Amino acid sequence: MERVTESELAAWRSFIKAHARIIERIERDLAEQKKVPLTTYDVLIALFEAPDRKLRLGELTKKVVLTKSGLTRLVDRLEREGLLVREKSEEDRRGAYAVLTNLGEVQLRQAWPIYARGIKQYFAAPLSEDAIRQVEESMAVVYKHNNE
Amino acid sequence: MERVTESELAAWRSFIKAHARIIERIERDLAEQKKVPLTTYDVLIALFEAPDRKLRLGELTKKVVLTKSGLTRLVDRLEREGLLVREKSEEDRRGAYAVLTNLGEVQLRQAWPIYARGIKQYFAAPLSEDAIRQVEESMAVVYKHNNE
DNA sequence: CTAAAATAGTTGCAGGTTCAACAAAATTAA
DNA sequence: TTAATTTTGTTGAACCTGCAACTATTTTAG
Repeated sequence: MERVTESELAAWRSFIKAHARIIERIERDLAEQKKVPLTTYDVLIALFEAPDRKLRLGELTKKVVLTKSGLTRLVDRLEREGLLVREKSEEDRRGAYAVLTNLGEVQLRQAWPIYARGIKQYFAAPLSEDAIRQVEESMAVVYKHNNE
Repeated sequence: MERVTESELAAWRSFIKAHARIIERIERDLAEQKKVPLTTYDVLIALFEAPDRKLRLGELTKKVVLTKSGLTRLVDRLEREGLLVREKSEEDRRGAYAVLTNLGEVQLRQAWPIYARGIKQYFAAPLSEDAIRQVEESMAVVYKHNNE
């Protein structure tokens, strides 16, 4: 593997900085409007998109940026807040599902406009349609490349 | 401000996922090789690049993804580990500089090859030169757009 | 069938981060 | 000059996360 080029390093640095800024801003907006933070959003949306709005915890771990113990704790909190419930698995008695509740869905819907505005404003707005397509393409390639 | 398009949302999702994966992997590599983690690296490189290899804590906060209290704690740790020292400011007696030590520079140099390999392998490798240039361009635009 | 190995999820513990309140010093305004 | 305001950095408390060890269950090998 060769050395990192100047151009690659420049791309990396802007990538990192842009990411940090955007996340920071979206997170701040969500907090100001008393909406669920991004990690929670990720869990809720994953459940929302899943069949029966439920997912094994193991599946959930793959969809969010958390270790399994981290997920256990997050699910604990969300269950306490009533956004989801744990449901013991029939087939595999070691396991459990997280199931989205109505309240969870409400909070998901309420957070979305804020989140969406952030994506638009902080991420998409300054880019042309073409640039957006290129970013999507490149990031998808990179993601796949790193997906075992 | 209009609605987020499908294309923008797709770009956003790959962007987020790619970022998470890459950071995860680089961080793991650094830990396995007993090198300093990324946040520490960011502080050390900022100092290394600064005149006299020192920076006011306030300046440092701007260069890393940390609040000022977070930075205070990180600087505490790095000082304990001998990677930098605090130096009281003469001009402004409220403030302090963080000054890179030799050990700090050594650790910085030792971490770089691992970090660089990660950037190359997890980020740059699957992208063409052209794609890299486009990513750099887009991310720079986005960053500037969010830089007040 | 049984013993060993793998898998799902939880827990104690420690580390790292933020928020809000604070102290000290510098700046501004009256 | 003095009092109010702002700025710099630190601190206590709470929160969030990961690691490693653990329990319970399922799967695999012999």
